[in-house]
Amino acid sequence: MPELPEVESVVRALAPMLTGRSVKNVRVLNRSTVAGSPRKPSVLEGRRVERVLRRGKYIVVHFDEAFAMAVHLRMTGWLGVKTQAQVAEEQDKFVRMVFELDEAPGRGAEWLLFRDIRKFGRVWCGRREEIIALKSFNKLGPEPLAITPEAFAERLHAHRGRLKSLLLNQAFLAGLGNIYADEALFEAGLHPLALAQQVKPDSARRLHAAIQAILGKAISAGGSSIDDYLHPDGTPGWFQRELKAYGREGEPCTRCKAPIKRDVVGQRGTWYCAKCQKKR
DNA sequence: ATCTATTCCTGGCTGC
DNA sequence: TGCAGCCAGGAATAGA
Repeated sequence: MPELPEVESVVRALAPMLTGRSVKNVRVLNRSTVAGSPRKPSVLEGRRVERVLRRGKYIVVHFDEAFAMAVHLRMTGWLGVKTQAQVAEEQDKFVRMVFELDEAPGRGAEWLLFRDIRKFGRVWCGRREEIIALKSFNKLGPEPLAITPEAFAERLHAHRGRLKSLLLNQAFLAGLGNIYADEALFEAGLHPLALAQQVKPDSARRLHAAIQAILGKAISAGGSSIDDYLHPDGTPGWFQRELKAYGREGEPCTRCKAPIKRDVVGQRGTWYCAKCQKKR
C-alpha cells in the first residue's frame, strides 16, 4: 500500500524519466480512474513535463502552460514507463490509463502507464490552480518530514482523538498510512488508543522523532513492498523486512519478546506491543 | 469535533 | 477443481 515513502520513491524514479518530455496523447481505459468534473485528461496532450513532485500521498506532475496532474495510487496503483513493444506483449488488463510520450534522446517510443488492480486510484488533470484547489488536496496537513517538533506537539494537543486515528488523518499530517502509523507508534512506545491531548511533551517529541526516523529509513529502502506495491521499474522496496509491528501478529516484540497484538482501531488493522506501548 | 458505517473494487484466501 | 463467501483498506460521505 503506497504511503509517503512509497510515493516518494515513485516520484524520485519518475522525475528523471519524465522531466522535459511531452505527452502526445492520453488514453483512458477505465473511466472511473479519471476524477474531477469535467473529466479532461486530454488537456495534457501536447504539454511538456516541468516537474514531478510529491505532496502527502499524491504524485503531482507540473506541465508547461500552468497545467498539472495529480495521481493518488490508493491501494494498488502503479505508475511506470514502458516501451510500446512491452505494452503490446504484456496485454495487461489492469492498465487504466496510458500517456503516450514523445521520443526522448536515447529512448524510443514509450508510454507512461497507470496500472491499478482494484480501481481505487484516481488521476486529476487540469490547470495547476484547479489541481491545487481540489478540496481533497487543499486540506492536507503539514508534511511530516518538514514539521518541527514544537509545531507537531501543538497540533497533537489540539486534537481529542486517539493517536492511531490522528496519524491516519491526512488533515493532521499528510502522508502517513496504516503501516507507518503503526511503526511510528511502536518506535515511540505509545499505545494506538492513547488520547492525543494526554500525550506528555516528551512523548510528543518522541513520536515526532519516530515518525521522521521511520519515514527517512523507509524512503532510503525504497518503501515497503506489501501486497502490490512495486517501484516504477518493477523492482520491490525492501523496508517490509524492517517492520517491527505492522503485520507481525503473534511474533515476539523486538524490545520485550511479548507477542505483537492485532486489534481493529477505527476500522483499521492495528499492530502493537501491549507491553511496551503504553497509553500514557 | 469525533466516531461509526458504508461505498468503492478485486485478488487471494478459507472452507466445503 | 470449483465455487461461494469473506477480507483488506485510503478516502469520501452520510449520519449520530
